[in-house]
Amino acid sequence: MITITEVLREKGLKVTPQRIAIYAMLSGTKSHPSAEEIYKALMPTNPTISLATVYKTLDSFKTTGLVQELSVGNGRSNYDANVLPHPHIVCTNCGKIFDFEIQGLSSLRNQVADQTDFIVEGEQLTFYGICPACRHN
Amino acid sequence: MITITEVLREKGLKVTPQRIAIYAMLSGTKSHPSAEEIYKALMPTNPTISLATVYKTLDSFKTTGLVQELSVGNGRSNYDANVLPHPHIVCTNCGKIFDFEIQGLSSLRNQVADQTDFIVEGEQLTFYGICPACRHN
DNA sequence: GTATCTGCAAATTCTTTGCAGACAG
DNA sequence: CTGTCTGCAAAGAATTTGCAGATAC
Repeated sequence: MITITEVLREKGLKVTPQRIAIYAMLSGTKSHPSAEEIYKALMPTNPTISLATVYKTLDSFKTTGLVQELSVGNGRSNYDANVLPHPHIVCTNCGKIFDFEIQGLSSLRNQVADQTDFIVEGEQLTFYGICPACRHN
Repeated sequence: MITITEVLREKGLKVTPQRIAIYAMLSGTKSHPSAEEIYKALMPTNPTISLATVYKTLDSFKTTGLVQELSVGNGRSNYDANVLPHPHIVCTNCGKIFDFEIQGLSSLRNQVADQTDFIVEGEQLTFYGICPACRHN
């Protein structure tokens, strides 16, 4: 079993209680929290943590590939510890963000490279709609 | 030939010089400008226009479906007068945003609806990479 | 004439920065 | 011990808001 300490050390990051808490929180949720939400979630257990540290930590995690940052159009960034390429779907009613899987993502990338003559490095595929829970209310 | 005045009137918006200027600018460019860029572009010809008006106008255009707002992760919103669904590709070097076309977008939507049980209303498909111009420099 | 729109300034929200002290390795 | 990290407060950037006067219709 690989520990968070090992993950951080592997990336050349110093292992601090704040970083462990942030990475543990993010990898234990599917809710794609914002920096503020991470901060508030950690307050009870880490009363001295600061929002600036959350931002700085998320920035090092991004740079080292430990998390990905999402821009789904809600005026803030959301974070995902699942760094494998995968699309998201956002409920336009409740704002929740969900992961899902699609087929043929790599052939889509090839199609894009052909069409645009870009060297394609990544993508953010975001769908919008009404989630099952909101639909049934 | 359909005029901007007609387009605005059709949406129930009052026809003002500011709105005409903003819509004309947006529909005449492929550059996906931000609010600030629109504002600066219009300054020479509309010296009294204000940034707040640009924001408010873009908001009514969004609401009425005259423009779409993009969130490509650069910390601001970019606007596109092409409201037909189409993907974008962003150069991670120069920041420029380009339109392109892909096949099978509607079957992709169906696949998403099946997978997620959402009512799918729209999507933002954003790819990232190095554009031909930056690659050759 | 009336509701809507504009422009200004102030406020708000999200994020970044500078710096001094703390801590990991 | 040294470089990195944290937490604070202040700064910065993007966007929104309130309001009085102007304008479309």
